[in-house]
Amino acid sequence: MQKDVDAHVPNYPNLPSKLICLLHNITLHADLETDEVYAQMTLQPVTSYGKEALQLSELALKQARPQNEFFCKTLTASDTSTHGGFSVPRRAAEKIFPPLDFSMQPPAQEIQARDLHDNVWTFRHIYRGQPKRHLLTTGWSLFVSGKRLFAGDSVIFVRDERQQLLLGIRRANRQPTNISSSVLSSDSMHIGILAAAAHAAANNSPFTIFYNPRASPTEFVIPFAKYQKAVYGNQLSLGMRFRMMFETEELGTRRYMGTITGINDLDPVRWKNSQWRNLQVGWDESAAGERRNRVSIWEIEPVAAPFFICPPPFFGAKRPRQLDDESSEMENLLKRAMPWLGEEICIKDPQTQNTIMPGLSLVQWMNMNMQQSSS
Amino acid sequence: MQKDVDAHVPNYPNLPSKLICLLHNITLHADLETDEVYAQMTLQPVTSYGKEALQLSELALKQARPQNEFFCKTLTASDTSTHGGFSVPRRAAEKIFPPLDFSMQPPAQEIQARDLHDNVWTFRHIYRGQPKRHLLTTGWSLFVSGKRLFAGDSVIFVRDERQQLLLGIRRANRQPTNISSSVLSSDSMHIGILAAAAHAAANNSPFTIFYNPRASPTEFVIPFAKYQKAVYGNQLSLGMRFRMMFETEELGTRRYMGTITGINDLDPVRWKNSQWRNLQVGWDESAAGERRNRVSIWEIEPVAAPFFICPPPFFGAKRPRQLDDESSEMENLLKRAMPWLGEEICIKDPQTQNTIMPGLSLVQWMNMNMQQSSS
DNA sequence: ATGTGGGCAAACAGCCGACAA
DNA sequence: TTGTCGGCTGTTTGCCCACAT
Repeated sequence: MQKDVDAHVPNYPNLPSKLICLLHNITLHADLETDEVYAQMTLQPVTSYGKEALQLSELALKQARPQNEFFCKTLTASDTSTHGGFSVPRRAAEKIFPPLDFSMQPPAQEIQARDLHDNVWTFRHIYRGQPKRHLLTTGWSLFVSGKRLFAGDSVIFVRDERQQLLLGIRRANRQPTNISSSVLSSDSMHIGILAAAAHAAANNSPFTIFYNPRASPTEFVIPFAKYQKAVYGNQLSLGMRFRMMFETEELGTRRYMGTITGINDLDPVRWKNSQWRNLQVGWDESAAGERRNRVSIWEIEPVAAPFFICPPPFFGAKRPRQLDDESSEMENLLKRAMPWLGEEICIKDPQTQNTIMPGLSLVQWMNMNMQQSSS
Repeated sequence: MQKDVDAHVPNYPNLPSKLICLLHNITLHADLETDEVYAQMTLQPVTSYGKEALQLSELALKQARPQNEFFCKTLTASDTSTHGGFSVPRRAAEKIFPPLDFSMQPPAQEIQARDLHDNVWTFRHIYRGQPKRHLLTTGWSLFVSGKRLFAGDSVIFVRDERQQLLLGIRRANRQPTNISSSVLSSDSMHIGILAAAAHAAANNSPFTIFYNPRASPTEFVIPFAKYQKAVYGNQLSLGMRFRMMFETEELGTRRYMGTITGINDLDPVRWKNSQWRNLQVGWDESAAGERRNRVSIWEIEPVAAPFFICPPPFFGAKRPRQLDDESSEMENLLKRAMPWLGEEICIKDPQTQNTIMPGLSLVQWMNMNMQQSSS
């Protein structure tokens, strides 16, 4: 949490700056009012784990599925006005929408797309005008007012592997809506999360947290393999060059280059020797305050080839076992590695019944899963 | 909190079931989206206090100001439809609105009223039709859609002491909107409030809580004098008859009669010997589940004349000193009683700059203050 | 006394191509 | 290629009263 050090917030001296946890359960939610997405995770701190745990986490990291095709458009004043419909970029319409029957005059069809709540929205898709262009007309204004969209917000159309259309929104970064809470002070909240984690760590009992990537983009749950790789794979030094990924406006990614300018504790009083954002960095291209000036080791890719100062403890085999086969084998592996998980080992999204694996980048996984929520 | 006993929630054995606190600060809020009202309080546990503290708390209890005139109407289908305006009950219009000039044909005027966010709403008030009636026409539908009102919700018009019109809404009890939180689990929240209180109690440091009377009507902050009076003034016994106040639909109050049927702990495991709802009661008139079957001693008025089993410890003088004069004298008294408060002793509402005193019934105080938020 | 509905005029929603960036 | 606009038409909004409860 971004929180000024406050004398009134208790310390938890027995709470380390990081906890190794099992991911027991993850549930994806979308706020019914705003479509804001967030994840609910049940974590259980563990004190011991087998090397299979690491391998499985790494395995899951590599499970990136082929991205579905999609397009994302930022809405114009015309798109959101009541005067007309939605102007579909030509390439987008041709890539995502079903092909039109051009023998019709004008070519037109009905399009249906499903949102995160499984609501189906129906639009008239027509190709007309001079010059010709793709438009969504009837049904569009209902969508705009229903989702309370304004110019600057974005819509995302996705075509999944079954040719189903999925529909999402991404609101512009307006002033923080500040609805944070009418029942809980941020102090209590801060204390509560720490107290819950401390209690769970002391008892190896599960606790539940929420992750909202739009409200606070910081990932505070790191895949185990990703963390290990960063810690044991990267030799850090002042002046080292690195790259780091950022998400672009249109849901793509872009790498920016930077230099490590300092290695020191973010909060030497409360979280001494924490690896959380202990790297001070400068960026090659940056307007003031555009990018964070502190990052964590697992967020960056060193540009110089990494070398090992000591053998990484969990890579007993030179080449970690590669598994490209079916999930049943992964299930068996998981069960051997963490038998206390029982049958809860397969994490099911209650909406989609998709089986997923712990260890993915959470944002990556959420994106994937959101896009498949109609399956 | 209404919370099932959960093995994963830590106990706070050093946290007593009640804390004597100083009220450092109280801020009233209204949710910008929903107009839901709530209070934010900073409390500081104290271990000792002078008798002046009790006297001041009692004094504040007696500070009930004369209620401003108001009316409250539950909206009909016609009131909320786009087909027309708002039909003002005759008596309400004559009591609250400025008098019309009946020489006009038809009599009409512009009315302005201010909501909790200091937004001003303008309506055309006209007296017409056959038979004649008071109507709000132009401007009304903007208000209905702006506040997202539906048939069954209520509007409240208040005329304050400066003849200014204030305007509030009170939504019907629909299904709980369940927007509770997208960033915090209820477990963490529960733990957090307890942890914050426990830490504050151990260190005599302040902590902050929120009180939302619509979401959870239970008052969990009790004026000190009210509590003392109840504990030392009422001799309880099984079968004792009592009265208790409830708020009616139209913002009035009504007393219901009941009988004490049991005296025992609500939660003997976690909060042993707590006085919180330790009275089991039955009601003279009650549909099933209409009224709570557990109440606390400070909520009821015994019907039999109270008698003292021992002299109440803080009423050294037979007749507590009565102060009807200016707040400067109260300030001095407070400063002598609780010098550690420093200059924070005068609680100011940042909106109204009204000086208020600790010890009032919170709901009472909120009602008073909300009605003055335009001053 | 006041909730609902028909009549009516004005405002708005929403589909179209023209035009320009 | 696509954002915005004027033209046009069908629907909705919103003020009035009548009528019923």
